[in-house]
Amino acid sequence: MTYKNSFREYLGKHGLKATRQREVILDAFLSAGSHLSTEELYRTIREKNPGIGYATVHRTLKLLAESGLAAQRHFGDGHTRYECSSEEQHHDHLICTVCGTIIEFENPGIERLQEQVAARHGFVIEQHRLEIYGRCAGCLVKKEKKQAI
Amino acid sequence: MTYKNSFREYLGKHGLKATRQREVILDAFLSAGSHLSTEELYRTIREKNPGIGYATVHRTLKLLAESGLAAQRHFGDGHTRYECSSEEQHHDHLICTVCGTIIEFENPGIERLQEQVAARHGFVIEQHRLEIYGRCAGCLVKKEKKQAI
DNA sequence: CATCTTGTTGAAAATGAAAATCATTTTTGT
DNA sequence: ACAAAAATGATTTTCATTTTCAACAAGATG
Repeated sequence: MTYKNSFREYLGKHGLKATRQREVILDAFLSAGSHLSTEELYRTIREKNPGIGYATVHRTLKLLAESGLAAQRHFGDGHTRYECSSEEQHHDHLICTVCGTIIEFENPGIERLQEQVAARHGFVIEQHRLEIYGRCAGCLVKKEKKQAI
Repeated sequence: MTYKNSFREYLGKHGLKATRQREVILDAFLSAGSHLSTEELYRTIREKNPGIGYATVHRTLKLLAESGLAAQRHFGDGHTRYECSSEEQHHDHLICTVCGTIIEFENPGIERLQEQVAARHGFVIEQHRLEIYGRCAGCLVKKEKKQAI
């Protein structure tokens, strides 16, 4: 319930209104898996709420991102994706190029080295993005089996 | 001249033809600064070659990427960018969110830690992308001046 | 060199995701 | 409940990218 309340709080502070649609979209966003696109969430919501329009899903996801509840991610497929970002700290992604699985990870060592690199160039970091693309354990096994045949 | 030849070689091997336009576009790509978008390269080329169309620039850049001479990059601005990738090894980017300056860097330490992270999750890395966004030295100075006034 | 085949070109149209528009509806404070 | 302000959802617009297609050029062949 904390999520709903913090969204309501954000809405209130910004003179925005708590509507049924926003609640439905927030619920769907929270219960669906992470890293989903507007299109995917829209389709999920449509199943139970045929009245909610694409534009509203799009706007609400942007709102969630602005409020800090969601984080936008851009992977390579041309779709903006959103993940729950609430209290968690920054994390990066391992992405399987075969099955599309996305794994989150954190690595303070990498972050520290990034700071060093930035400092060396006189940069002050605002944010960063690290994506590692490769084959996940499962897909590596499948590949071996395929070759064995 | 090596670049031109290796592009010609690629074209030949794939049953494609070496045309005047492709030569012009390759030349422009090589002599222009790195990290340019199709639009930017198109405009540069137009100055001396008004006859070359946007679609041709776009197709040729894709060809260059396929041939390995260019590498596609996606930063946050919604434009696909291309950089010369020839013999250089992998590198990452520092991007100034104020002036748009892009600085390349390499950091073996970060790469090593990435390998560790991947191994921990059973991944085999194919490629990765690290972008650090922040304010460059120049823009930090400007900001200070602004505040001083 | 002429001819033929095949790939290429450039203008224009199509595509697709994201964002904007606008008449109507809903929420909220009084 | 009422008025003011914001939200909704269907549709349109935007913008980068990609495709289409008729005319053209490159390279092979006779």
